[in-house]
Amino acid sequence: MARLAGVSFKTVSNVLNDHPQVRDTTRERVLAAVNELGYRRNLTARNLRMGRSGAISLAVPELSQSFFAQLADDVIQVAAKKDLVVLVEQTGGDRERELEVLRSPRLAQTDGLLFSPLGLRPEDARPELLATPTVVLGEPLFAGPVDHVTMQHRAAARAATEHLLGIGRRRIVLLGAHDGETATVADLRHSGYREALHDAGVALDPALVVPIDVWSRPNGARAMAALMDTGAEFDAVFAMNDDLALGALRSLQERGVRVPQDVALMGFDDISDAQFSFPSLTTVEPGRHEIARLAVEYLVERVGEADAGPVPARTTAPDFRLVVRESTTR
Amino acid sequence: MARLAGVSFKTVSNVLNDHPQVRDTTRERVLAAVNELGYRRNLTARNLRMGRSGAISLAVPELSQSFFAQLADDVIQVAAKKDLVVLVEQTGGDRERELEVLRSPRLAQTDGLLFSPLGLRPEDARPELLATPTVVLGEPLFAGPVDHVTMQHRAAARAATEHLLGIGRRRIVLLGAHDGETATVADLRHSGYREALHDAGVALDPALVVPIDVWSRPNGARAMAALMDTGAEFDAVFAMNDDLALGALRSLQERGVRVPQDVALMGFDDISDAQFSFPSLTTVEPGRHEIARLAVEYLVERVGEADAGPVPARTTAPDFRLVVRESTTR
DNA sequence: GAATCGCGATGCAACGTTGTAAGGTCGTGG
DNA sequence: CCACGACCTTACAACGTTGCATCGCGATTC
Repeated sequence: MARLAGVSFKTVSNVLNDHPQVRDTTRERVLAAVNELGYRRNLTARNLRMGRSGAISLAVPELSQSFFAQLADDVIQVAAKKDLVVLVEQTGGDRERELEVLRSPRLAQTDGLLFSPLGLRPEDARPELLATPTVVLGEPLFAGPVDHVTMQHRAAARAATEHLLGIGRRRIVLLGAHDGETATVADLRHSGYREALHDAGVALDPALVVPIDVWSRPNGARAMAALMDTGAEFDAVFAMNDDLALGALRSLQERGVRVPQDVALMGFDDISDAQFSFPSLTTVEPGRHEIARLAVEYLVERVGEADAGPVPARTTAPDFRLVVRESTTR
Repeated sequence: MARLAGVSFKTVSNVLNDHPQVRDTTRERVLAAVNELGYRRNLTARNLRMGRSGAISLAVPELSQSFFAQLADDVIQVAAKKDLVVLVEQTGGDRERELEVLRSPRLAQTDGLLFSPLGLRPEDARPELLATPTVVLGEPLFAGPVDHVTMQHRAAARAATEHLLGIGRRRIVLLGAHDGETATVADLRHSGYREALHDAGVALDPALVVPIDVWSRPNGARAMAALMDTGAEFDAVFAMNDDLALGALRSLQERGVRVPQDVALMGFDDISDAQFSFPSLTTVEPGRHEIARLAVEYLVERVGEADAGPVPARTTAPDFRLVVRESTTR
């Protein structure tokens, strides 16, 4: 401790916290001593005293999926602007591990949680699990006193399907359905697809609705190949996310199917790779930046709740945007 | 505090830390009370007392770059196995922000730093910046008492170039050179390229060495397009990383250049996208898993240094592996 | 010249935990 | 019946910081 400045350690604390009650000469003397000794105050002790850590947790399925990597990128940047630091956990989209994250005492180390669950079911939303301020991303899960920053899943999927219908396609494959789910991302996007077909008076062919559990590139490629093996006829593919779409693109090209001439292709998420595939991928930009911004903002408010009084639970879904590229034109 | 179990809070602490000196009946009573009240011990106070936080920092340029996202994925998984949690910072590859990360008092909040610098120069490796245990990833920077887990940049680039020479290509573009650097990633990979050409008796054409500052997909696409505009003749491209390669692939395809028939293409890093481009991308797998594993291991040892005595500075570069795919065969 | 004022610095207590050492209780053996 | 030891449990101090209350001292005022 720098009492070579000839002051008490409390005065050092005062200087470092910019308390006004410090004479300028003293301040300088202290700062000099601090520099000399390379003194750094102990943040852990500070956190203990203050009851805040200045860190938030972000729990995502996995960073290897571009969408979550880019979401994490956004979140970290927004948080940095608010002088928050981000602790990243990976759940693998597995229900057990998602519950474990919620239960984990490590959560207590941070001020709040940005949570992007995949496997969790509504009945898991037990309030005692939410001891920490939490904002849920993407999934419209939980009913309790939790903020949600989600996407316009249904409306966007509907717009996507309408776009394919609008360029004259009628036999549109849906890639990535999840059977037997309600009000999940997969279910909502599926509804949007169904609605668009219905409104256009196009019959829904169940053979074109392809269930895929995990929305990864290899799974997209496999499912697309398998569908072609069945001899199914189709002139467009709407994939539940870009990874599926890019996997499917690969399988289509392997078999000499021309995109978009023979089959138009459309994804969801607007990951950066979508710009550089050949053909580039038409997709839905779900408002990722805005989601990250709002999520951090909500969480900060909720963390401050103890001081500022209760905050009502909010649910927001930013505007999406259809990004039309080569895979549905040209 | 759960003294409805009728014991002192210290006994609760003993129970939670699995101290043997607790009667079974007491243990049960305490655990029951803990469950009842949903008591969670305060990790911040624990950290303060123990002098460890159980968290490490990972500083990378940006998660939007697939390689770093996948590295972060690996690091988080390895760390989780050791009950460590990972705080992710982004520097943008910017020297100023990299220095800031090193100086940041937030670092003190974690036990150590895994650092993947891009902009830092050797002269920045001032020891006073390394107050925290640090392991450097990728870049062979720093001379001081710091562990390095890097890549066999030169040998791998050489092997890559030899592979292209081996399939009969002679006019090989190098995408991503950095002028005027020494002993950086770019410089080392460049050397490997030069050596392979030299050993094969192939003259190096400076017109085929394309400098690109930031190794991103758009930059790869742009540079490739620009090179073709000059009318340069070439039959292969070795890109310094997969992002550049995939950007270049897009530009090649836009102009109807056939890969690999007209131009063979090769990247570096083996990001997962490389498997699903069409044609799939031949690349170098630099031992990413092993890098993550070793880095965390080294850091843990160095964090424990205070207890276990000094650890010498180590530098390791795991084995790489050439992954031959369609972009250089078929 | 004495009382008051106010700025600047300091001391104390507390945040919630853990290691150490001391304390308490029970059973056993002399 | 007492003493001793084994086994549990508890009290105390400390980790390094910050908020609150206090204190000292020079300046201002009557």
